[in-house]
Formats: sequence, structure tokens, C-alpha cells
Amino acid sequence: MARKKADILQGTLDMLILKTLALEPMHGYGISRRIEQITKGVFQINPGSFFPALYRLEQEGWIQGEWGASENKRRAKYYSLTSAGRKKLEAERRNWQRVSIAITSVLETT
Amino acid sequence: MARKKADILQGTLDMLILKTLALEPMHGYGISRRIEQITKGVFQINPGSFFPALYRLEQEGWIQGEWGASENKRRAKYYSLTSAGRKKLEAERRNWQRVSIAITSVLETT
DNA sequence: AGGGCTCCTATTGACAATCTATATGTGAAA
DNA sequence: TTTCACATATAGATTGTCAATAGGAGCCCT
Repeated sequence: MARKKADILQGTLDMLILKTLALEPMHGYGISRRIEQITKGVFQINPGSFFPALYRLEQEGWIQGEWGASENKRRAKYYSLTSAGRKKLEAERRNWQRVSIAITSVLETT
Repeated sequence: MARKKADILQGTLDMLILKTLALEPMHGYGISRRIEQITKGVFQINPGSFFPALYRLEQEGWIQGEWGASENKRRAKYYSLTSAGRKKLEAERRNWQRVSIAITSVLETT
């Protein structure tokens, strides 16, 4: 049985989380659901990938979390983008442009 | 010291190699130089990534190699795309479309 | 003849980001 | 009281990159 293809392009998850938080602060579960919705299910967010990513981003100082309560009255950790995170997002976005253009140029070579 | 950003988006190298071989059979070194040229140096092909990738692709039956001599009379292994490889390339290409559209849709959400 | 350059293939070991699988708790609804 | 959606989290395996290193062989220059 051939192994399933990765859901998420390695390295892009961080950017997607940062971008989602650039719109508004949100708790982890909410971020993941939002990404799934916007991508129409193309990305299935796996908690085993997602929480380490959140942790990573907080460690780097790009987001910061604070415990609170969700709309459904459950305990939830709300994350918001720091100003360093905003810069990081811009850098990631530029890099994505560069890379996706490069890939496209190879694919379109005749 | 922050770790250097990956040159290549993980998972896309295989597609780039398949696409390059879809144009014409070529030896490994030639493939890597060609990708670097087309991407204007955005992708720096690392032999430590590249040769394992070639090996992988041959194992899967998507390309096949044959020893020969290069234009410069050096020993070189020429690879060509198999018909299974052609199908694989199409699948990878479709997947890339899906994924890059999904990422773009997140980045453009306001 | 010797040195250095480009061509061409290759391996080793480390590492980071993903995956699968599993775990725990809580509020609301049936 | 059972079930479901919400919400966070960890352990262990896998995989594809990376950095570093290696070496032979043809060509050119002195």
C-alpha cells in the first residue's frame, strides 16, 4: 500500500497560521477549522502537525497565546500575531511568491 | 543562528525532475543545471537531495537510467521518462495546482 | 609532466516538519 | 446517561531535505 501523500506542503503551514491570525486573534482549533474551510478541505489539518506548529511559532515570538474561553464556554488558548509575526508573514509571503513562480516556470517550459 | 530556509519545497523536487525529463532524456547533472537555469537560481540543487531523488524515481519505475557518455566524453547516466512516469507527472501537476490554489486562497482572504 | 578547472556521480549523518495513533476533558444535546 | 462536537496535547515513526565530503576523468595551461 503506497503511503499517502502529505496533506500539507512542508513549510507552508506556518505561513497559513500566521496569515489566519493576521485577520483576527483566534484559538487553535478555530484556526485549523478556518484553514480547512477556506481551502475547501484541500488541507486537512492534523493535530499532530498543528500543535507543534503553534508551539514553534510562539517560541519564535511570532504569535502569542493567552488562555481564555471559547464561544462555547470551553477553555481555549487564543493566539494573536505579534509585530515580529507580521514581518515574518510578509517574508514568508514573498518567499512563497518566489518559489511558486519558479516552479510554475519549470512546469511551463516547452 | 537561525537555520537557513530550505531551497526546495519539500516534495516538489520529484515533479521538477519528471517535468525536465518530459522534454528530453538527460543525465543527472544536466537535469540539475537545467532546473537551476530555468528558475534563475531560485533552486540550488544539492547533490545530497538530488541523487536520492533520482534513485527514488527510478525505484518507483517513473524514470529509467542508462549509462552512456556525455557530450564532453565523460561517463554519465542518462535518464528518460517511462509511461508510468508520464502519468505520475500529470498527477503531480494536478496536485500542485490544487495545493497552490488552496494556499493562494488563504493568502488572499481579507 | 604537472596543476587546476569543470564535469559527473555518489554517500554519510543530522535534522525538521510532517504523519499516525492515542489521550484527556468538558459543555450541550438527545 | 450516552453521545457528539469542541479543544488541547503527546509519542514515535517516517521522509525529504540539508551540509559536508569524496573521487575519477577529460581538458587546458604552463
